[in-house]
Amino acid sequence: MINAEIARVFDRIADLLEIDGADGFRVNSYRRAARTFKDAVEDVVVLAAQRRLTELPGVGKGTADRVQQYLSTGHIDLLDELAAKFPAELPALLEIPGLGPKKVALAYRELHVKGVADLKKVIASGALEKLPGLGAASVKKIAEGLAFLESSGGRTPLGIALPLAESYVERVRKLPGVSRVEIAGSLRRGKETIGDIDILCDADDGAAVVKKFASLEGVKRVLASGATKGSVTVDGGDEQEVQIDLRVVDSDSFGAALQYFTGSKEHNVRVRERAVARKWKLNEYGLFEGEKRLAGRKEEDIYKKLGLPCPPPELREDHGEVDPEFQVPGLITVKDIRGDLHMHTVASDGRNSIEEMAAAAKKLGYEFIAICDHSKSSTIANGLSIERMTGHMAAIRAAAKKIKGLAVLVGCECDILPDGSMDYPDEILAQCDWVVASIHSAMGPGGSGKLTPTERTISAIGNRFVRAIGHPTGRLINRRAAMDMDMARIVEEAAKAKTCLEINASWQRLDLKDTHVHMAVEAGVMLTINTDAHHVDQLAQMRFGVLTARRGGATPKGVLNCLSAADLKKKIARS
DNA sequence: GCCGTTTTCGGCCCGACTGTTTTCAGTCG
Repeated sequence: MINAEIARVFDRIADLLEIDGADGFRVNSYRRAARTFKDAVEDVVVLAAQRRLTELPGVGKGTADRVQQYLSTGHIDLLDELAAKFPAELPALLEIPGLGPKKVALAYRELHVKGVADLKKVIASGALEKLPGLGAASVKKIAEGLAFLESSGGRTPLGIALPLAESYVERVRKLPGVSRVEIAGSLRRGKETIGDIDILCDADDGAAVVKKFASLEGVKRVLASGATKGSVTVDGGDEQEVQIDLRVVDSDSFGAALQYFTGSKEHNVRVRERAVARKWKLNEYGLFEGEKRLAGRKEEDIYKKLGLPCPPPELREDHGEVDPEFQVPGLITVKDIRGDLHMHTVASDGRNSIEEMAAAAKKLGYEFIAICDHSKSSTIANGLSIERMTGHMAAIRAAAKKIKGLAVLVGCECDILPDGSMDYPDEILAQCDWVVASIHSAMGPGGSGKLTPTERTISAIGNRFVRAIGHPTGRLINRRAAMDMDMARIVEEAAKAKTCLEINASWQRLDLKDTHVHMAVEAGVMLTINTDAHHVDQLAQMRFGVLTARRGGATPKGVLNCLSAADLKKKIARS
């Protein structure tokens, strides 16, 4: 899909307009359009052909025209004009904390700073701090922001951020005067990566709490420390720094603050618009009519007063949830999960035995698991030859007999080969209770006679023994891009064949991702959420997959792992 | 540039913190 590319183009226009000093609202409208394109389920090319672009939120005639121009010529006049005005590397400077469009424009105009390398030079030479409006302290902040950006490697994965946040939540909870602490921000919304960790707490003496927070063990640098807000960076492991913002409010404002700091920004703008339409004011302290506080203690009260359903945090993305008619779905929770259908053992590249994985699963209260080791072509993962697989299947069945209170299914994670065929012959697959089919090699675009990843996946969906497609796009968060795939077609084929699509719960994958989950949910495709655990400890990653499922609107009914062991066996039995 | 329950023009969410300011601009979320 070209959607992501178009989103990047509009974001670039927004960056350049901002540096150019354009009206902020105009800049925002480009950003909003970019986000809409990025999140759009339908292909922008198709929408454009049908002249339906303006049906998208935040897309008017002007934006639609520019998209049409981009699709037919590969250029947008406005972008060409802006690009002629500023160096290509300039927008990258906006990523640096402490450096915004005004200062970037100033540094370019006065010192000809064209990119990061130039910026470092003028910091070192002292030229930057001589500019009007800047000074030694500002430049120090920018230099630190640059160092932070280079060390943090961008956004922090959910699987790193959530445990880190939880450890600081526990420590903030113990500070004197603090009674309530919550995670807010994109982390509360369960996003796959986060920019920083937002923590909200309740206390009367904000300054004292912030001061204590800023001196907690593990804090590397203090970016801000005021009466209601503290901002620090902490050690996030792997020599990465992660930023944590703490906000302190009193209990009368706690719900309003939680709503406000959970976001998303776009969701909040929608909610506030409703407040403004009633001549009310909504901020982090409450919902107000003049001086009178209408709501504030509880998040639900804010929504109720505005005549809105209170959506779960994971759905607060301005995707139609700010609507009196919105039906809040009964989203899946970790408690609904009754088993894990994708895990490895020492037979291939796992670290634990069948029995150890089973014992760990029982501790989690599961009713079933499926042992899915790698197939023969995954040599790097010690994939099992047909002979070894035959023995392994017997071993799983033998272990299953001995293990009480947990159904242990004989499974495999079978490679989908470059020609679209399965790595094991049907007679092997037929002996499995559960087959996950995954692409692990030749992840390029295909072409010149080779099958594309989309074609290979559809071919696997067509195999009568394949029950699920594992980590369908192959992406690794912050490390490897998703394969170029036509997810709409795959979802359609999976729906037809009644094949499950996996939400791989490993925080390095989260694949399907949220928007793809949404597509699958809409199409009625059955999902399966699995950890792909290679170690007993990794079974606990289930919660990341559940968060992703929730973001996509998945309910227990649409997730195979929510069935009882007996119902699951019936469901996957071959007729 | 978008948009419509004070509508086709004139708004567009709103506050905290910091630094360089002598009353406020820039950045951030």
